[in-house]
Amino acid sequence: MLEANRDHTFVNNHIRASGMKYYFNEIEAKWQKYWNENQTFRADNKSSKEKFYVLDMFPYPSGAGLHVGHPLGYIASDIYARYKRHKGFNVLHPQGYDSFGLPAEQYAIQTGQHPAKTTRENIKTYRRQLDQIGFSFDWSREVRTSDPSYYKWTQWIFIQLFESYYCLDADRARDISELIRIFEQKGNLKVNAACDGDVPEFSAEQWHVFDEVKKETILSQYRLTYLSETEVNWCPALGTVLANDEIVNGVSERGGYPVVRKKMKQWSMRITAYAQRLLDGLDEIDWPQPLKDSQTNWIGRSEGAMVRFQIDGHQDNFEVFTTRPDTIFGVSFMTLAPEHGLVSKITTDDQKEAVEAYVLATSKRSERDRMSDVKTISGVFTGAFAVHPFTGKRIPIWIGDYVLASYGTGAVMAVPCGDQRDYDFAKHFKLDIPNIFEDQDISEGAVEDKNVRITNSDFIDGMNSGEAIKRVIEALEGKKIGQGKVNYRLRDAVFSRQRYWGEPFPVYYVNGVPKMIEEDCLPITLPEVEKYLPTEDGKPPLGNASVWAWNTDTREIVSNDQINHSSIFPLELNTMPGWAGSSWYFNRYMDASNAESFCGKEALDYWRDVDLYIGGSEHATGHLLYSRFWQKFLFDKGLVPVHEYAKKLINQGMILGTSAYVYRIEGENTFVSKGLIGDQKVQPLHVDVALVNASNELDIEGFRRHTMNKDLAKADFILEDGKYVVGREVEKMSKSKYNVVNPDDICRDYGADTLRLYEMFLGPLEQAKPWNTAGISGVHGFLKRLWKLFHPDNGLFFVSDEKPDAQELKTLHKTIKKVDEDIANFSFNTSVSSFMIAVNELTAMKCQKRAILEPLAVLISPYAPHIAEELWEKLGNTGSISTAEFPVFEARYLVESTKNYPVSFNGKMRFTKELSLDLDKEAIEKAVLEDERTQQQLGGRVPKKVIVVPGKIVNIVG
RNA sequence: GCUCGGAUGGUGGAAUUGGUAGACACGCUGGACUUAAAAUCCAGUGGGCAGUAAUGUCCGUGCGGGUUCAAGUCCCGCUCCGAGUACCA
Repeated sequence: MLEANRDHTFVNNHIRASGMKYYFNEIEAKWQKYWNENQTFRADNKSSKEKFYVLDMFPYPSGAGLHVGHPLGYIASDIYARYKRHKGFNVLHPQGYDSFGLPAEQYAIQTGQHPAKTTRENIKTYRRQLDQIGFSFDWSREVRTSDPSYYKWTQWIFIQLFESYYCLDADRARDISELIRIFEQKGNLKVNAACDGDVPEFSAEQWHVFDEVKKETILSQYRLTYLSETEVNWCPALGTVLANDEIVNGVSERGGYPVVRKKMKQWSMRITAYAQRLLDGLDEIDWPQPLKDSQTNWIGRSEGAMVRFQIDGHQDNFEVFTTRPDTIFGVSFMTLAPEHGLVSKITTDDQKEAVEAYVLATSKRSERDRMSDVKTISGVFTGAFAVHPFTGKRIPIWIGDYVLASYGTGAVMAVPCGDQRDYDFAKHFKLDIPNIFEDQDISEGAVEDKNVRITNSDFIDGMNSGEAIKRVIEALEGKKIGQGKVNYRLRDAVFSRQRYWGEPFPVYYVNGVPKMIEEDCLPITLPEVEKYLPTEDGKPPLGNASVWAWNTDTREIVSNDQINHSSIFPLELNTMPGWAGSSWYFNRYMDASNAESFCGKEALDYWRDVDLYIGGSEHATGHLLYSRFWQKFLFDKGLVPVHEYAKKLINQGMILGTSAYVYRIEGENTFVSKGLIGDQKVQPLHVDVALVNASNELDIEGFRRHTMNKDLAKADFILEDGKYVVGREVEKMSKSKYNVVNPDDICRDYGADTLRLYEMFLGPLEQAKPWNTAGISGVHGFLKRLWKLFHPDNGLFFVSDEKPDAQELKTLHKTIKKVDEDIANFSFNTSVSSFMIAVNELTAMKCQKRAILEPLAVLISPYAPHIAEELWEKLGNTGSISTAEFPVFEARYLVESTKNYPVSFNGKMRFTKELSLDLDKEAIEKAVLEDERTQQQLGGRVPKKVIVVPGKIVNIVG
């Protein structure tokens, strides 16, 4: 039984004299202390060594602490960092905390405790847990996103974004003052910049007479961060904005309160300006293909054309985006999103009632609802008609909720013969479905295949799709009613949160116009509040702060009651989202304590970028896209030297938990052992995996003691063979599933080196894999055998200075080769195997030679650093093993003179034959054919053919 | 629906460019040591058939085809599982 095992190990390790046994608790504590006191892993910003930057995605310090799934990536990156130090690099391997976030705030709402306090406590726990695993972090560079000395620079970057616009001619961000100068001289008619879709055109003269508010409104349509009216899911009862996935069936997931769509003034980031560069940059970085694919999909580039349609009998026109301008002669109706600005304007009196009812109905449905319900076809005719730009035909304009206001122009030209959605809509409302494809049957559905000739289409008849697209775009441009256009699915990112525990904006409002606080006044620190909930009138939590106004004379935060709107103004009440602080932290590590800038130029020029970044794939379209965006912006401003910050990225797979289930008979307070369930109706319940042993037997007494539910504590148990057997299921490791394994327990019972090795041994880094504590004895036993190799004689340390023989050298060097290759391929699981093989072989050889064992210790040191340090010291070295030179592989020790050839007959291996590698094909064939076993296999048959691959295999056919 | 992964013993997983399938471990079985246990060590362990045995032989990498002297690996067609994404015009 596992429990008994554990206790024994524990006792043995504490009563035996040190030096005899592998006494891991003591060794690990000793070296962790040593590393800390000697600042062993402190990286220097000035070094003659080549730099290497190994980064982990920093954790959010949750109250639950770490489970064994969390450190997986950290262990891998730590092995890599330590390996690089052995290889002579100056390694930057920092760690910090993404410490703003919702859970701390929720906790504060429930308990009244300040999030700063709980966050500090959680960080302390994290730090203790991380320290005991023996990571080689340079803690002098620690960052915390919730620390004012850090978020000062998050605020500063926000200001830089505000003061910038994106110039499409230069294809980079520029200072907003340059744009103002252009406006003053020429207006905006010639300006080619990323901006909102509805910017009015104006001349220099007009610009000069605009008032301040008007000017700022226009500028905000160009700024890289800007205030805009954004539709949000507002929950009045919770007083907060909900994300799409927090809404279930139109009501809030939490509490089930109604949710309405509401427009709110929010900060947005103009990430769309960088869409193409974010796409192009993917070619330059070594990131996993699936991750690149999901960013590519998320950005969603599509090529097509904008086409303007005139409305019959109106001055107005509207634009549609289409990827198939070649099908323009197949248009038989238009569809606008119900939210489209023209809808109310063009609807005829006859249709008014129906249209308004439909618009209202769709506004009540959440976006999630609309998206999930794809099958129901709905829409209403507006009564208005558009004019076909080439045929002049009248085309009915409909509205339908299958058209989304947020994509393209919120309007489509419907080509039912070429698009299945248009086809379905046309069928449902009995609209025309003209066929413009040569020899294609459209009675069953649309033809979306592009390899079809166009017909019934005037000047593009008989052309293929590609040719026709070109000609149509030319024609549109000739008539000035459209042009080729690249469209992106990517939306600007909302940057406001109605929360307390986030970065405050360095913004105050003058007559509703946002103003930036001067940079030398930063940071604007979070105010104290009584309550962390929204205010009663629906303002964000910062609305509860009484000292939250900006005095522009004294340049300090003052009490709200002093607001006079002439020199003292209200401050922004929103805070920044979680991804603000994580979008640039990798730069801060380079120069973490710089008080003068977000990161010093010298440090940036030395470290430049991350050489290896390890973290989860769940950040593919969040953090990893936003941070690339900010990096490109900082690059444009000349603030960082590279426009992609991470050269290589690895996604570690999830470690899954093995949940345990007990089965309660329905309607009774009785649990039945798994094997006895039979046909009975049972309700499976999670039990804590700590109460189950390796043979799946439940500790019933423990269960009674630990359960929160009094009824369950009194439950009866139906046993099989005197035991209660639980069911097992592999699931995500989480507290709610009671399948969490705590690394603290593993470190206490087996040691950090065992934990590190075992996490790597579980399987390929990038793959999801189930945790099973029972298997840990394998790697633990390995470390004991390694220890024993150095302590052969009744536990006493001993190495000899004898010359190693060929066998021993061969074992050592094949291990060096394997480990070098494995680390290069991030195949850490297989190096652990090769260590085991090496120790097994050297033990069998009774090898006690320093010339073998000393390099072996260095080899293992990245994986199991504590035991390696201890052995290194016992070998008589002073100082840490961490910068010892990594053993160099020498091929000459692996040169073989013979090969044990597998001999196959018709592809089936029958026997092996040892032959000299000097033999050529003919000689090998001769030797094999002469072997009596060959004759036996052939049984008198004559081989048709003999395949000989020298050094590999012999295959006899016939 | 689309995109991307994956499927190998009882279990986790090995297997460079096609070349001895199951390395290394866990578990299990048997043995040594021990009063006993733990720890440690030794041996065996994909399945079937034949044989007292050494051994021989057939089948085996999700399923069905194919290429090849040789396929876990390459090609074509499926099944199942996982992840992401979702009316994108």
